[in-house]
Amino acid sequence: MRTSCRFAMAVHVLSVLAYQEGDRVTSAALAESVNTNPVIIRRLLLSLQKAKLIDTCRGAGAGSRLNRSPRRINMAEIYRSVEESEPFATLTRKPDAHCPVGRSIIAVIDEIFSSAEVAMERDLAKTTLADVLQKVKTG
Amino acid sequence: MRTSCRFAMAVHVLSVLAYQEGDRVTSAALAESVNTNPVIIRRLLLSLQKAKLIDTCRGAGAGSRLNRSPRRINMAEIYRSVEESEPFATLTRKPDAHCPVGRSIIAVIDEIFSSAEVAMERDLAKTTLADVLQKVKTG
DNA sequence: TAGTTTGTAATGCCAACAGTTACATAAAAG
DNA sequence: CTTTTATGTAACTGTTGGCATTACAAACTA
Repeated sequence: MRTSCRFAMAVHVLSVLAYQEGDRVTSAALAESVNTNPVIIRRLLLSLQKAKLIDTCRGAGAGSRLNRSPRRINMAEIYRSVEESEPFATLTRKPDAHCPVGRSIIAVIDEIFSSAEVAMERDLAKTTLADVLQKVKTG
Repeated sequence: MRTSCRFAMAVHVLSVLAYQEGDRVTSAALAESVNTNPVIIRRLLLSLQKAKLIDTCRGAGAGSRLNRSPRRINMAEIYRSVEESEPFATLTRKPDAHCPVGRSIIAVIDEIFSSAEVAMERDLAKTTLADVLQKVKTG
């Protein structure tokens, strides 16, 4: 299983915004910290805007800033904002319906996957952006 | 985040083997149920062999069968046998070391990822192959 | 020896995604 | 109102990963 690196990038970006405590940061500055292209950052920021995690302005002296306290932003929420595809890939091709197993395995597998995903998100929800920021500062 | 479909395929394949209760099944037969190529199946079987989940023989009348009771095989073990890459992708490029956040964010992110992965595997461990087989038979 | 099945290499193909360039749009500053 | 700064977005490239396929040697049975 393999995520895109959007989640890791989002945590990084939001940490920088939290670090700046309300000052607006440009996509260029964020891109420098993440070491990538500003366009990659802007595409990510669009997802974070939709989730109302940040607030972005255009024009001179503009950029992005957090929309709420780092205490009230957790990893699960970030994960859901930026990760579009399901974590577990199901079978690409349809199992053989003539096989008694093939006929009903998909539903069973889906159930397993959903449960695991919920468990994972529940764990992610335990960590807030404030926790992350603190570790970044002390570590 | 996105897994390969090897995990789903492995659950499918092992379910068929459990269904056959010790009779050897060829990669061709398994491939038919999964609706894929026998070579794909054989590569998957190699991973399951390494994990000692199955026992495979070559030659006429040969094939694969389970190496232990479906009760003693759980989803976490299957997951670990066939899924080689980490579920969460970290940043492809190195963050800027001049940025106070960039300098230490990787370690913090890794910690978050490890914890989430453990939580996910703990959930997967709750379901055995016997559970899956029962659902397949009744559903 | 003939027949069956796995192990494995070589190759093709396709989708996903990071990255890049380019430019229109919007907002602030002078 | 013009200049400057910054975002939004489209278009394209390049790379990577992974499924699929063909082909054949190796192992095993009868």
